[in-house]
Amino acid sequence: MKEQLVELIRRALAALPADTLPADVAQSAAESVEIERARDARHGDFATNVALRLAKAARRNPRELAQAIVQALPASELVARAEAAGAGFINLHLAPGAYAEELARVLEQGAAYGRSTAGKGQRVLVEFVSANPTGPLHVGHGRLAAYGSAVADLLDAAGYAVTREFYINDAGRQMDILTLSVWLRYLELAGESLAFPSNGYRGDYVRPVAEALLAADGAALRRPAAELFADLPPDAPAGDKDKHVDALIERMRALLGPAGFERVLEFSLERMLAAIRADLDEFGVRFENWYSERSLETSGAIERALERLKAQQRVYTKDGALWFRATEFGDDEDRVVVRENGVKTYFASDIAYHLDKRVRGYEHLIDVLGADHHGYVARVRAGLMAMGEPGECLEVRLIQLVSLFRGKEKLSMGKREGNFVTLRQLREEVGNDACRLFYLMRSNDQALDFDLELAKSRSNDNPVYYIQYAHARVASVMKQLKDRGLAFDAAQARRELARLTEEHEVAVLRNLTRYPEVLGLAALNRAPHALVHYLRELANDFHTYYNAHTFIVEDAALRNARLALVLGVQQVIRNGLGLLGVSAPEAM
RNA sequence: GCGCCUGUAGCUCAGCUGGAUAGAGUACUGCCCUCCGAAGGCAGGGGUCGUGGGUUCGAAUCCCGCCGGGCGCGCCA
Repeated sequence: MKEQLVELIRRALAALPADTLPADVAQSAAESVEIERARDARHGDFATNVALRLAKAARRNPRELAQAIVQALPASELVARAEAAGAGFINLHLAPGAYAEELARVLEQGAAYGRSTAGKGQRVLVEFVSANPTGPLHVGHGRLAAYGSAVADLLDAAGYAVTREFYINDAGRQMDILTLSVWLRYLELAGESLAFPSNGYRGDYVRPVAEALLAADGAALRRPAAELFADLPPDAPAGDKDKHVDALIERMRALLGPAGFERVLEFSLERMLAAIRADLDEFGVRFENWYSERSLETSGAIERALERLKAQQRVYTKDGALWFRATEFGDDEDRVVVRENGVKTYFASDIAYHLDKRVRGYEHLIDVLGADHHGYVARVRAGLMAMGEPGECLEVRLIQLVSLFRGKEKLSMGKREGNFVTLRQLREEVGNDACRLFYLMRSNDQALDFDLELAKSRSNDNPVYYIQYAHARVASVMKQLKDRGLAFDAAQARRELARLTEEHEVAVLRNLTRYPEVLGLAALNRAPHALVHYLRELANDFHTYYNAHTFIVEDAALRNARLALVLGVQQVIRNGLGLLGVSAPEAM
């Protein structure tokens, strides 16, 4: 509907004589025509400020220019009246049937209503969650999952070819520490007694993995604890916990050999990933790709990325390490890619990974990251640019922190201590729907206070139920209709939509037909919360209408028209909730 | 010190990338079920948009300074 109006304005601009609007001005203006919903009903249905924006370039009084554009506006079934107003706005009043036509489209298109082809099939890779496979997902990951998933779905609805990817950080020291932790618990279960390192993973989730390992391999991996701990640098508090744990890892490799170490690592990784996958799956979050960091090394991708940097003269050696000239591309300082000890940094695999995304043919890359990762955005972009990729192809969306509250009480969470609240616990307590909607209610760059009490409450404080209730209420009306021995006559409804003239009906229609616009904006701005707010408003309009009028009336023509309207509301709520990963129940 | 986010009604937050008289929820007060689910609806009060400048026809929105809050600044991952 909005697009059709924009087109009308464009044609009016093109039709203006050159002495009113110079051709070159008209040309550039046509591309940037913007139309918005009028906020005040007295200003009609839609308004545009083109005249105000063009006045200077055209050297004309904005009011007169607006007047001229109104004169040049081609006739349309959509617009009943156009007028210049205020400082130079053009207000458009829609024809009575315009909204009804749009409602008919809602019912015809059903689940497809609101989708567009604006993205033109551009290939977009959305990477999100990408949690370390060293422990279960916690509530912070939940927000990344809900947001990334919703953004991906929004982009899909907006006509982009979206791929969802989870980057598995299965290389590096943290993975080694997990491997060690599992093995130590395994040794304990096998009968060894030992002092668990303070820097190891102490969470309860490690033990079941160790039990499974013992069940699978028996005592084959058992080594005497005395040998393991002989002559090691002391643990904290007396010594250095990092040195201690690194020495333990070294010793583990020595005692088990490369193959034995690899066995424990693979086993642990597989278990941890399975748990993460199950968590996300039950949360309704799916990925097309699971991309392994380790595969970057084995495939030679890291080496290729480094070669590319070398070929471009973007690296140098200092203090025995290899440095990337990140400052030449806007970063604050140069970054190490190969350490003095010859080991490549995490950053090296990261730029290799991002280069690989481009090599795989993705035109646009979206990274959804926790806000604490913001410091690394500049360097990854610098890396891409140094390798000859456009810096704009990388878009990073930072997600601010989540704090859990039980009423007024803030729940403290520390990761290493293992007392953090997991995503699974949260879902089990408040349910998937409330979880998803609460995660998405706030803008991503707003810190989120997640109130468990509110999320659980089945009251009008809770927006989840408010929206779902509107959907269920329509289902209830249809059931009532059937119980009375009546049926919805779609054909008659289609002919009688003009009967929807009550103030409340017009209000519902007005908001209902905004849906495609809201979707487009939410996708463009990567802002699922805009959709949440919209759905709440639509539900509000519906509830108001419901209280003011009876739908199942004697007059069959009016009845069917009204039912068409509420079915349209139900459809849009279902479509919208679907994109957010929230269910739309028939009854609740 | 530097970087990112943030400051709007008592509280929690929107504000359509610069538009017309700044909006919701919640809390508070008072109403509405012989009627399709009251998990609902209606009405009311409540604001120097942190602050000081600037840009222009027009600023909560853009730019600069200051004040307050959150997060981050390793040859960790």
